[in-house]
Amino acid sequence: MASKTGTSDRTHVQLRLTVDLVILTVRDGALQVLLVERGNAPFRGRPALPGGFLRPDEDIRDAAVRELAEETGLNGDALPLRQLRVFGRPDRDPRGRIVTVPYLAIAPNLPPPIAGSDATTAKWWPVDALDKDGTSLAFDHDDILRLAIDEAGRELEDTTVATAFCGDTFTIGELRRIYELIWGQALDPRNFNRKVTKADGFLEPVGTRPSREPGRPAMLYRAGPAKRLYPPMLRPNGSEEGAS
Amino acid sequence: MASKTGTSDRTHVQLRLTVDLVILTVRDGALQVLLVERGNAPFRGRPALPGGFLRPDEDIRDAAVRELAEETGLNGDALPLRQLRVFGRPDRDPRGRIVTVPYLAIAPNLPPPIAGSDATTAKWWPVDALDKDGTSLAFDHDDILRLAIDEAGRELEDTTVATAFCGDTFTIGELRRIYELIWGQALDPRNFNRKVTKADGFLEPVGTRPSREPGRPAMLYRAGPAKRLYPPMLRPNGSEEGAS
DNA sequence: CCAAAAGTGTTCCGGCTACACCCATGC
DNA sequence: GCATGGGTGTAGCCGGAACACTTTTGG
Repeated sequence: MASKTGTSDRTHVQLRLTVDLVILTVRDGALQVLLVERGNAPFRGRPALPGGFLRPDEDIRDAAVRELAEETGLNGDALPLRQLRVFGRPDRDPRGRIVTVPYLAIAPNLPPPIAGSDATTAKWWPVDALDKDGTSLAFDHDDILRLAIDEAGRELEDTTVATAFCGDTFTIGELRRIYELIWGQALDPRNFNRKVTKADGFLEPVGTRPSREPGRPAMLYRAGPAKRLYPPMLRPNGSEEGAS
Repeated sequence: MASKTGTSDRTHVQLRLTVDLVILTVRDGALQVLLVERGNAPFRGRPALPGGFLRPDEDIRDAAVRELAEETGLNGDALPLRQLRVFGRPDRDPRGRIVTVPYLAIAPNLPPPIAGSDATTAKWWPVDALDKDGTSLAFDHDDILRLAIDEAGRELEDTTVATAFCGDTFTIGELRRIYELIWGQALDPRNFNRKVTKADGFLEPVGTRPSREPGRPAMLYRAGPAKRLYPPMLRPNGSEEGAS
């Protein structure tokens, strides 16, 4: 690293670093993302990803965990939290050179308002509603969100994170709807069922759910110990995704 | 992003950002990485990944391309260049808070000394020699290197980057040796042959190589237009890698 | 009885594995 | 001839795709 440029050389920039969180969940049959309303310029009043500046002597991941707790009350250590590629275009923030490290967090269906945080304006937004009415986020957060959803889809393929979208116990149908929502395509319920029940350590049966809807009552499961999924789940299509 | 912390709040850090390059190649039947010898403290005299500080108003990826050109004369725009996750432990650099963005570059077998750069001490190091004699790199570059090799292995599975390790034309045996080196395991030459020749857009035949070694002369190929590989190459083992 | 969701059985097919076998060369 | 690497053929297996069929509920 820069063996040739001494520390006396000051052509390099001092800059600030933020972490931003893409917290995804599934509520009311829709993929939703947690956004806050900006209270200050720039982009005042516009929705933005929750996040904040890195503190001195704070590890970057710790900053993400801290912000997650502040905004949602969730314990980031217990949640799948994944670093995405940084965004650092020189003009991405009018306040100066600010590079951001985005983290993807996948959360179960949480109580709506997420109280107890200083970001009282935090709200869940359905992702496809953003697209449809053309709401655009502050900074380059639209790009970050798109990347995050893309990565989430890829992560569903060979990890068991999908269970993190669900509560403690869930049915296979609920799990399938997670996949269908994020991948943006329908799956065969019967083959899906076989596949996930046979995947070692993915699901553990815990009884039967008395049905409230027409149809045969479903078995209940909880997440098993496995983290990686092999063989991976395959999308009907070969690859690529829309994630409308 | 930090709607609650006004810009007047100064609990957040000013820091500096570097890019580091993990430039991998295959030479003399071994996986090698390009390292420079540090001329200044800290870690003076220790091998390190080439890289340097981000300049004002410079995009991060542009910085990586610039450093790549400075160190190797390679045009980074034409090379597969991929951002890895950032490394930013508060104590990773004794000079202060410095966060680094590592990039993975995969290069064909280059002329050894790589002249014309200011990093005249740049040299190729066989990766497993580093492990064996316990040579450790400056900063946390050992960790970055390990991550990069891991990512390279995963990238071989579903992209055509492996051809970037080869020259303009190459035989299937040469290509196979790339996979074997990075994955650290032997592949069946016959099945490998079929698989890659059938993969659409992966290889284009360009004639026959007169053999210098015993054995039937091999067909020559050049890289085809395809970038992604579907279905992916599968490792004999399910997953995981040693990459000794 | 009908619609709807859950779950099982079965058939088909394509890709991967393993290995037998042929080809072309240097020595 | 023989060792060595290149390449083709082929049989078996496994997993996914498709879909018929049974089960169990609410209306």
